[in-house]
Amino acid sequence: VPVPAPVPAAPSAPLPRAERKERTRRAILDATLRLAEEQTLGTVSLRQVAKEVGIVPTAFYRHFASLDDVGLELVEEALGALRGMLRDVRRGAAADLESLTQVTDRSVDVLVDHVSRGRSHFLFVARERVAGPPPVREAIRHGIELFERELATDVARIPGTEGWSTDDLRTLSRLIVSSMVTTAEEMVHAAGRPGAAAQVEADARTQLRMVLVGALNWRSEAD
Amino acid sequence: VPVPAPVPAAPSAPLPRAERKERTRRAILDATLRLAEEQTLGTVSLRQVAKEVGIVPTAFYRHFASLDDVGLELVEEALGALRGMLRDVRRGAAADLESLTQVTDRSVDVLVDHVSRGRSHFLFVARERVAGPPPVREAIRHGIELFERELATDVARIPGTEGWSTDDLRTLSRLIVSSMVTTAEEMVHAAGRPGAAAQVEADARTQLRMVLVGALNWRSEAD
DNA sequence: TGTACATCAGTGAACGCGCGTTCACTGATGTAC
DNA sequence: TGTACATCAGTGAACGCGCGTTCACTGATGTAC
Repeated sequence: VPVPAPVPAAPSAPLPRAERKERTRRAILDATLRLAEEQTLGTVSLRQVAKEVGIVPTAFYRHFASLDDVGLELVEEALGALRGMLRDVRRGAAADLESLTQVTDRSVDVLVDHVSRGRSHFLFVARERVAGPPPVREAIRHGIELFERELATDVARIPGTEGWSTDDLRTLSRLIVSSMVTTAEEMVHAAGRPGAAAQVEADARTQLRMVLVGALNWRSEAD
Repeated sequence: VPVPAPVPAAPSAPLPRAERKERTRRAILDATLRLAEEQTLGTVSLRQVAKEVGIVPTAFYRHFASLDDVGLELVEEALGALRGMLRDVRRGAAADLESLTQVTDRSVDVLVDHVSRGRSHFLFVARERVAGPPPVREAIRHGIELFERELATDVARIPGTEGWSTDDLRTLSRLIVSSMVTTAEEMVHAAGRPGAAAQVEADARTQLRMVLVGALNWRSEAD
């Protein structure tokens, strides 16, 4: 009596073609991100990526036209993480009665969480923002600008900002974003050294509180 | 009657050897800085630099052991500019009676002046700070940390900060530095477009004032 | 001042290497009948 | 279900190029006597 055909112990399972292709594509994105941790995208070579993925260099072209295109997709992914961060900060922020300390603490918690979970993506954005190929750089600048804009609309809901000009709202959100971008860089830099990471986090909390104290006392000063 | 020997119309004047060497060295630094405006130091090649200077690639080694060494020297120059900036801000700052507006305005004026006059050096620092070869990156981080430290001692002289902890002083100066670094980047980016530059400048003034309003109201909040 | 020698910034040929990209190909997977 | 053909992810050889670095050299400038 013949037994039913055993599941083949294939080294790579017989997945549908589309899925296998998607896996290679994903592997290219991951390998590029990994290599860009120690170098810049500009110094990562197509051949290095192919080697890391385990394909022949020419197979790369089945998935992307150039490494710049890989970079642009990584920017999209990273900006998605940024959007998720903003969403998480907003969540529950409707309760206006919360204290300043609670608002800033929750914001920093969200930042810490996102940065630690998407470490390499944040590192990628921080670096390529100033050093990347022009199209990549431009995409990141645009994404951060959107982020500032959305943050400005959130800030406008803080009690006490009712009479603020649009310019002042934008300026405050730019100040917050520049502080957070610097903090994110330092967190990535401090990754693995718990003491340093804790200090960066504590510093971020204080900075954000200082900025918001400034904001709450702003109009009265300027009037 | 023989005329006195005419000054030779030499294409390159007969300077002493040491001086000619110094000129070539300077030309290498300048060429590297120029090339690093459009790329990263990591993607600038020794041969590109040699071509730009007008020497054969191998002559480079008469002056530097590697492009990294050129980068380290450029960092030294740029950090010197930073120190000069801090000195200029301090100059006359002893007059404690000045208003907040005057202090921040003078600080931003000094920043604008230094960034516009040392544009390529600031761009270099901004970029290589996150993207440069590790030794270059480390040198820049160290320089900025010194800058924060010195700024903290200046901040400690502002009336109203008498009771501040060392940590709070450092945090405030880090906040100011991160805002100024971002501003410097944006100024370099806005160079050539007078409208954009003016807006970055106005934004920087407001940011600094907001931060200082926060600082002046800080202890009373935190106590 | 004149001569003989030392120094050394810049030269030019040569090397081996990793690069991006082309091209014709292979062979497993997918599809039409 | 079985067969014949199409698709297409990955292959492997080959190309020309710019790279960093070596080496022996040249010839003007500098120095000792």
